[in-house]
Amino acid sequence: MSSPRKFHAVRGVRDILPPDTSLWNWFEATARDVLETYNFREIRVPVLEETELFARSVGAETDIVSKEMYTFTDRDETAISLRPEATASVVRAYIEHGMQMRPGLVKLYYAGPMFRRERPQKGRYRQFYQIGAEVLGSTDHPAIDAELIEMLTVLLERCKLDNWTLLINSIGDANCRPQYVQKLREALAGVKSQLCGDCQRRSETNPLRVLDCKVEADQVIINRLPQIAENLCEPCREHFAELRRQLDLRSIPYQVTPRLVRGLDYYMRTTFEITSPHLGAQNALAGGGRYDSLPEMLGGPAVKGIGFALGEDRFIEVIQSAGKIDATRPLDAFIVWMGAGAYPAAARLARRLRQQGLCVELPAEEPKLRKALSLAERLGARFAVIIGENEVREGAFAVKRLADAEQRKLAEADVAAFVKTTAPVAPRTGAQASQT
RNA sequence: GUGAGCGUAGCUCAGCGGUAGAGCAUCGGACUGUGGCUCCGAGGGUCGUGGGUUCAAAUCCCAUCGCUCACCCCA
Repeated sequence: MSSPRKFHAVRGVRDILPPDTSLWNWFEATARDVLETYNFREIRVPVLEETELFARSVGAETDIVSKEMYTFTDRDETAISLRPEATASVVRAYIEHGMQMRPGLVKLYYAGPMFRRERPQKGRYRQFYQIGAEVLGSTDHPAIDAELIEMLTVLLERCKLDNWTLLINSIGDANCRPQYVQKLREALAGVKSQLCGDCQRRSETNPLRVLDCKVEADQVIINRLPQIAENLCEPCREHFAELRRQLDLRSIPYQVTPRLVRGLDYYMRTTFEITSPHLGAQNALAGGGRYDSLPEMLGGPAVKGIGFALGEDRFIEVIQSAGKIDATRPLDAFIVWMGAGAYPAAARLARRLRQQGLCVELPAEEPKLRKALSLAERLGARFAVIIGENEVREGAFAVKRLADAEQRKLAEADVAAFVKTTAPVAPRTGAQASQT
């Protein structure tokens, strides 16, 4: 008789367990806090969309849409996909709900899982988590771009991360980019045979990608190719120059990176990325850019847009390796009761402490004192409260601080205050700690 | 989709032809109202799976699956 087979999480998706979930929750709370101070508000969009939405926005020819989406045919024959990113959904919702009628800029953020069927590796999962922000409205002023980037740097600061790099670029607009790409194609045609195999293929499929080639031998040739910066039309050139001024006035350091080419078709003009050296090959913590023609492409009004997405999995990875955030929630009190007569008092105390916001563990079965203290210690409890027949009779409980074994007798009504004040209720969140 | 490395207890790993091991962790005991230390004991494995070679395979060979990292691409 063979035992039933065990299941495991499907490839590329994973469980996130305590205590890691504490850090995830801390990070999400911190990100929300930062974004909301910049007057962004949350939008919740579905995980499912018509496949066509992604094809039209991200681009049918991109890797994401052409080979990485989880797609199925619904019972009414519509092609449905698990979202590989959320900008398309946000813009769809913006249009669907007539949000251009709202006053001023529409500033939205979202958080949740995305799905791409890629080969998993460090920092890359098939179900991964993004937090993203989008600004939609009638203006495309570079101050918006710069403020969005500033907001990201503030979040990095709150996470106590300083080892990161901001890369920026402009990839032109519908006016100058096609001309540049054409020029690049022509230049590539002449030198194609000297390039690596990947680049020979890219020369045809996605010429901009050649610029991002890492093969050493190709660099000399790549450096002689026409540069996007020198081929921007005047409005794009001015927009990019203003973006740099806007970053300068905010004292945000950046590297202009001509090779920064985003993989999604809807990007134009500003593109940016924040990278970290801790991440291995998948080193982008966040990336984004401007998408001024996307709303129209999706049948909406002629409004401009810009946004970014950050990879939560990667942020968590980097925050952990930096080791400067402690988001764990300690066990404040472990209640040890002895004798059936002590249990009602123990249960009453537990409830009372919890009402005060303290984290309390109350054993269901009568423990041996020695074992109970040992368990309290291994659970990381700050205090043990000992309630036996004696204590019930005296109306005073023994409260023991486990760190230094100091013990005192306190009336039931005084226990909560003592536990709370003796050492502040732990590093609730790094967010609050960093503000003090 | 391509390549490389690795699959032995919950975790970290040893064993590399001769009856499956250690440390850590878990549970119990020494220890009957006071934890951390120490000592003793227990549970937990079809050695990823399938086939082959051999008197004998965790060990050698083949296949397959999985994991990891990298390419590609991206958060």
